[in-house]
Amino acid sequence: MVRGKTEMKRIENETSRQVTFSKRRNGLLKKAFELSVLCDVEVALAVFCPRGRLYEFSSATSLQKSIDRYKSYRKDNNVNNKTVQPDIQVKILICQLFC
Amino acid sequence: MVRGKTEMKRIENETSRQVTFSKRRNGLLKKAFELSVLCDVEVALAVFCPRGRLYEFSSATSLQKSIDRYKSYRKDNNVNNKTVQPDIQVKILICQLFC
DNA sequence: ACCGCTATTTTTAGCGA
DNA sequence: ATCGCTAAAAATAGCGG
Repeated sequence: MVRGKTEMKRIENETSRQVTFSKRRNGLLKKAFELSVLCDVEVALAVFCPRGRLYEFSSATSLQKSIDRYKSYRKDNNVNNKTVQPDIQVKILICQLFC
Repeated sequence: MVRGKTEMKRIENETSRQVTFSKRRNGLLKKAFELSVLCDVEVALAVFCPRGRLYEFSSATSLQKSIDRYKSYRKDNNVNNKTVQPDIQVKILICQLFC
């Protein structure tokens, strides 16, 4: 029952890694859902893995909406040219991690 | 000191909502990071809100990479036509929530 | 707005089935 | 693979600064 801290590195045992993925995936989804409800924000979450099956919890249309929104936001505010306005109409939080 | 359970509904007080957003945003990022490390997966996370400033924790290039990967995955597997193969090369978990 | 504190709630690793 | 259980770890709401 959780003996000691969990080391923050890749779980080598494949079964354990799979079980942990399943549990933490659900935990992350719950947290994302709670954040969206409590704080009145829109959340998009994607997890990619080189091996495995497809898990999808939303329509492609919805994700596409977020992608379009993100792109049009970036375009409107010239993010690439570092000319973002201090107060804009969309709040975006993006975290991109590769394995 | 956390008296009682937190009701799962929009926090009406704007200051409290802002503080909670800041705290839970960090928590969610940490969870996403941990999932990616422990389970050897790639994670993309976006939070949108109608009002507020831009938060960005990754380069546009990286997010763009994920978007491209997602799109090419969907294209390759004809997701829109419901002809997904049972074992594919990319695992995707998507949660899309609107406020 | 942001920090530190801490009581309490929530998550979760490891196990058995 | 997936469930239930439980002790331990982690997150966090509400406060003071």
